[in-house]
Amino acid sequence: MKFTLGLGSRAWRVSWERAAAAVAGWRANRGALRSGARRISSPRPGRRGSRLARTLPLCLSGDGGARALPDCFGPSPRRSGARQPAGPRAMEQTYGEVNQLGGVFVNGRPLPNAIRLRIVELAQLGIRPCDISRQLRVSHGCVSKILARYNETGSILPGAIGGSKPRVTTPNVVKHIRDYKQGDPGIFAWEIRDRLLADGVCDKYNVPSVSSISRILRNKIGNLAQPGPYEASKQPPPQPALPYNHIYQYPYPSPVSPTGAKMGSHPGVPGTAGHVSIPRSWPSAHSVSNILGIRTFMEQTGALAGSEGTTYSPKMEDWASVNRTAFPTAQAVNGLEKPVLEADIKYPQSASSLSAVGTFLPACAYPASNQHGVYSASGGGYLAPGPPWPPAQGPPLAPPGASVAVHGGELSASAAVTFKHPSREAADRKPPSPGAKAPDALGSLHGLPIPASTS
DNA sequence: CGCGTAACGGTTGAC
DNA sequence: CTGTCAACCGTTACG
Repeated sequence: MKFTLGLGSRAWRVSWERAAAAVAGWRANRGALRSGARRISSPRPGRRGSRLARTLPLCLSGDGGARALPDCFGPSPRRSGARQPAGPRAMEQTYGEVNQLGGVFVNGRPLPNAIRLRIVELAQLGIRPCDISRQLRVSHGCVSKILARYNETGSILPGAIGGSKPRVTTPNVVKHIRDYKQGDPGIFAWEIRDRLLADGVCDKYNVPSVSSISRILRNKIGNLAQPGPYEASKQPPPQPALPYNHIYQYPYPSPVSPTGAKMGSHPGVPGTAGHVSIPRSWPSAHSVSNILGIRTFMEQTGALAGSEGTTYSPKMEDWASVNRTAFPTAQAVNGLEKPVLEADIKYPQSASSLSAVGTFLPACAYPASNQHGVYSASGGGYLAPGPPWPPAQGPPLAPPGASVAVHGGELSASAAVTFKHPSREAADRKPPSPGAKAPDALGSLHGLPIPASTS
C-alpha cells in the first residue's frame, strides 16, 4: 500500500524496477513510523505529468530511461558484493535517476561532495537557495537540507549511512563493570553506570544503560554478587556526567587523527560535543574535528592511502564516476586512487574516464575551469544547460565569518572541510583548528569565480 | 515564488 | 551467508 503510493508518486522515476522489487515489507514499518497524515490516501496527485515531461527529456525515453543518460550514469552491473535486487533485470540496474530539474542523482546516496560543497559556496556567495537548486539541478529540498546542516554543523558532509550503533558494552566496559562488581559486589547497576561515566570509561553517549549493565552482570559476569534489594541505601546518584569534553575530545589541536571520521574503536565519540545537531553519537563524518583531522592530515601527508581505511573514504563514493565523464583527464591525485576505485565498486558506472573529485577540486583553489567541469558532466551534470549562470560579479560574499575552506584533495576521499559561523562554533562546538581551517578560506571563495555559463 | 519539512523509496553497514 | 534493523540519503510535494 505504502509502496504503491510511493511508487505512484514517483512513477516516472528511472529505475522503477528497483521500486518494483518492493520486497521490503519491513520497511513499511519504518514508513509507518514516519508517516504522518499527509499522504495517507493519495500519492500527491497531479504533478508528475507535464512537469516531468518538460524536465526530464533525457532519461525517460526508451527502456529504463537511465540508460539514456549520459554515460556517467550508464548501465553497469553492480559489483559483486553489492546487494542486488532480485530479478532477471537486476544486472540492468542503473544508478542514475533524474530529478525534476534534470539533475542526476542516485537514490539513497548522498550527493557528491563536490556538489555539496558547491551548494554551500554558492549560498555563501549570496545566491539564493532556489537559484542554487536550479543551477545545480539539485532539489531545493536537498539544498535546503544541506545548507541547514552546514549552518548547523559547519560540515557539508553527509551523515554516516548504514551500520549499527556501536555496541556500548565493549570488552573494556565489561571489564570495568566486572571490576566494579568485584570491588563492590553490592553495587547497583546505576552506580556502575555512574562510575563508568566518572571514570571516563564511557561518556554520556556511549554509557550502557542500566538494563544493559544489569544484563552484563547477569550474563557475562554472572554471580559475582547479586545486588540485593536491601541495598537501596547506597549512594545517591551521582554527579552530573562529566563534561563530555572530557571524553569527547577533539583530536586536535593535537595532530589530527586521520581516523577521525570513522573511529570505530575510539573510546570517545569525536566531535560529538560540537555536534548538537547530529543525533548519532558514534563517529560521525560530520565531525568538524574529524573533517579537520582528515583534511589536515591529508594536507600534511599528501596521501590518503594510509588513512582511507579509517576515514570517511569508505563512504566517499561521491559517485566519483558520476562526474568522471567531465574530467577525461583521468588524473588520479596522489593517494586518491583507491577511494576512487572504491567508488567504482559502489557505483560501477562508466569508468571511461576516472577522475577523483580531488582532481577537479585542486587543493587550495577552486579554479573556475575545473569547477566548470564539475557540474557540467555531459548531460547528466548538474548544470542547467540553458539558463546562464548568475553574473560573475554576483552578490556580495557571505558575512565575514562565513567561509568555506576548499581543498579539493580530500573531497573525494574523506572530507570536505567547511566552516561557518565561528562564533557559533565557539559556543557549542570546538573552535576550528587554526591549522586545519583554511586561513584564507574566503580567499578560496574569492578565487572561485562563478562559471560564467552553465553550459 | 521561495523555503522548510514530512513522506517516501532507496542504500548502507553493523549485528 | 543472509536477513534485520536503524541510520542516512535526495526527491517530491505540501503548506
